[in-house]
Parts: sequence; C-alpha cells; structure tokens
Amino acid sequence: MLDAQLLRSQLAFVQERLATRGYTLDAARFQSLEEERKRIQTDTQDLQARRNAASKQIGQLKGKGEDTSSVMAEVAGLGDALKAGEERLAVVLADMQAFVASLPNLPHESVPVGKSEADNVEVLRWGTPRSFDFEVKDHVDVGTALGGLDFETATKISGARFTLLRGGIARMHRALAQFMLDTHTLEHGYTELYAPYMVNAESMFGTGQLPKFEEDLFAVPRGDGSKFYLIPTAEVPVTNIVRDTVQSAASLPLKFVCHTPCFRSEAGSYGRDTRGMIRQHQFDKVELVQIVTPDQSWAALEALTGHAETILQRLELPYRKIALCTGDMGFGAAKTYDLEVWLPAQNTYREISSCSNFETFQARRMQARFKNEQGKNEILHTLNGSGLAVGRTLVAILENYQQADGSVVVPAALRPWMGGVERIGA
RNA sequence: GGAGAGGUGGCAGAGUGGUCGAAUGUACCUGACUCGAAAUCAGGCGUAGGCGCAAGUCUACCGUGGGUUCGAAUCCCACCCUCUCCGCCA
Repeated sequence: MLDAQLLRSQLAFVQERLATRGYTLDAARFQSLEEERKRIQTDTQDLQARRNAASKQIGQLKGKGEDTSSVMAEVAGLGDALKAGEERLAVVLADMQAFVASLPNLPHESVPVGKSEADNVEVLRWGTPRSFDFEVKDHVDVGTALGGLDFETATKISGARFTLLRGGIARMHRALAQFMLDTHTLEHGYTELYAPYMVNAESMFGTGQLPKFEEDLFAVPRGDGSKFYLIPTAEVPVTNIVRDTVQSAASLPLKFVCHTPCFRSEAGSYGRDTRGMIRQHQFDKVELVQIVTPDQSWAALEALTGHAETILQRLELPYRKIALCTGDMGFGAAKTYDLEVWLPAQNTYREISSCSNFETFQARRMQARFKNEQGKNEILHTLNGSGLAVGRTLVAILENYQQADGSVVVPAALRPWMGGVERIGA
C-alpha cells in the first residue's frame, strides 16, 4: 500500500510512476475523495469535540450538585448530526482506504521501463546449455518412461494440473527441498520455519493477494461463514509474522526460509503450460523472506537473489537473471529479478525463482514497524524470493541431466541428500 | 464437543457510568548527585489520524463488532482469542 501522504503531496509524481507500469491512477477520483474526507472529518471531529466538552461539563456540574439541564439540552441537539457525520466519515474513510489499497507499488527508479515481458532486461547468464548427441525429451517423457511421473493417475485422483511422483523421482523431489533448506540455513544465515498452509483474510491482505487477486486463490469454507485461504506461497504466512508488531532494531534483519506446498487456482491461464508439471494447482517451494530496515533493503535484494542463484549453480543448471520491466512486475513489487532455468526440450529459459523488494508496500498494509534510532516507529521493508521452486527444479534436472539410455544422472551436489545415489533408472 | 477462568499501555497490574488515555510498579530516556557505576531524587515516556508555517490543538483506540447513555475501560448483546479441566483425536 502506498503512503496516503505521498498521494496527497505528490499526486502527479505517483501518477507518472504508476503510468510506467501501465496503471492509470484516477487522480480526479482521489482528489474528490480526499476533499470529501477532509470536509467530513473536520466537521465530525468538531462535533465530537463539542459533545465531549459538554459531557465533561455535565460531569463537573453534577459533581458539584448543580443543575445540568441547559447543557444537556444543548448537547442533545448534536445527536443526530453527530451520528450522521460519524456514519458518513466511516464510509468515506473506507472508500479512501479501498482506493489506496487498490494501487500497485511504485517501481524503483532502477527498474527498466517497459510494457511487457518483451521489455525485460537480461542481467546475466550463467552456465552453458549442454549439447545433446541424441534427441532431447521433455521432462514428461523422461519421467514417465522412468515410472516416476504419473499425470494420468493424478488426474483421476484430483483433476488437471496435479502430479503424482513415485520412487526415485519422488525421492529427488524431497532431496531437492532438503538440499535447499540446508544450504540456506547452514550457509546463508536463514532461520528455518514450519508455517500454516491455510491463512486468514487479514494475512492475504497484508502481503497483497487480497482484495484484488481473490480469484487466484483456493478458499476453504468454515462453519461460521468465514474462510481459510490456501497459501499460494510461503511468503504469505512468513511475512505476516511481523504483522501488527514493532521490531527492535537489534533483532533485524529477520531472515526466514520455509518449505511449503503452494496452491494456485491458475484461473485465467487455461491452455498455458498444460503439459507437464510446469504450472500446477499444487507445487512445493522453498521460500526466502527477509524483513529489514529501509536502508538495507536494496543490498538485501541482491543478496537474496544471490542465495537463490547459489542453488542453481550448485546443481549446475544453466540460468539467466532477468530484471523485470515496469509493465511486467507484480502488484506489490518495487523491483523484481526473475531467475530462469534452461529447459533444453523447450529450447528456452523458464522462470524458476522470482525475487522482489516490496519496500514498505506490504509492511504498511501489515502495520509492520521497527523502532528507529530516534526511537520512533518506522515502517519496515520486506523482501522475498523463491529459493527455489522445487517442482520446476525437478523438471530442470530431468531435462538437463537426461541420458541417451533414458536414465537421469543425479547432480553431484544433490547426492548427499539422495543417499549417494548417482543415477535414476537404467 | 462439555465445564470454568480471563483478555487494560513494552511487561506486570489497578480501575465496575463523569475531572480516566487510564493509578501504581517495572523497563526505557533525560537531568541532578558521583572520578565513574550502583543506589537515590526530579522530569519524561502508548498508537493511529485530522487541522495548523509553527507553537499547538482536536479526534479515535482498554480483544472485535453492535447497543444503552448527554457521557462507556466500566452496563447490555453477539462474536473472536487465550488458559485450566473432561471427552475425542493424527
């Protein structure tokens, strides 16, 4: 959420920055809401002040045993106006809040300006795609032939966009998550968490999934009419740890890593990536989250992205790092790097991690603050990134490490988590 | 699922219709004393927001939402959460 003060004082600037993301800020609507808010709020607070003063006077008079009827008559006349004012104020404040909460974040000045994916900027490439002396199969064919990937049965059990893993490939999936967790906790200084997979609406609002993106989520109805939401990423439960808190400066930065399944409705992506386990309703991800002071967040974004890159490098998977352009960034991000892994069967790089600095965008929605050096409460900065998406990492290994005989070599770095197994199949 | 207790400021803990945004203790900050520290003494010390150039001033907040009242931390209703015991359970 943007700072309402910023909107008031620099509306044209905000409008201009949001325009780079292809978002049109309705300045006239904001100004009329703001004007109305100001008027109603001032009037209402004025009435409240008069009511409070009169009530206090009544208390004092009664204490002295004096007559209060004239004051009571005066304040009684305020009742209706006061009630009407308070109701209108509540409405206009809610409208204003909803308006501000619906605005995406301002892109950081270093973000390349562009309209779409096509305008993203490649920052670096790592590794050299392997050349094959046989016909390359995609992960579906590789995994199915090994008996480790079974989409038909998953479809019977649940439906489209689910996967059933079996045997060595299921084990590799588990090993990947363990390898990622151990690397981030033992070498990168993250604290491991186990967190709820279902959260309340407040948490979804805090990280920005609600109210705008409800259709992307799965919800679980509860008996009382409320609902839980299945997390689309561990970012949600983990970042909300600091919701409604004031952190001491000494406790920062907070660095958390959390392995969870992620659940996404994939509404609106019909027909995209229908083959294989690239785009699923349920997939595992190891998520990195950092909660930092504002002066640290840009360095933290580089570091966090580097932590995710380490996993790809250890697994010797070729990848590239992309700076998303203004038009392609997510709702809450001030800046995002995507890491894209090489998939030989598609002959292209595909997203395997997305690392973002949200600056105060999420923290303001969550009222997540810290005590600064002046002893004042200040809004924190939040960041997160995949380190990595486990399912897509498995896909990348199946494709990049496939052999002519149909087997798959286990990347050397992963073998300690695979009981020393060097190869799956054949 | 059944029975009971409770949710007040960073923490502890008073307050059961009016001068209560809230005693007191503790923590913390500033000053005095001290070579320095401790102890002691004095002062300060919640959050969010409005208006104002500023000094300042006003509003809201005592789990949440309603209600009664001129006035609610305090009374009424509903809900949420926590704790204890019983039952059930991975």
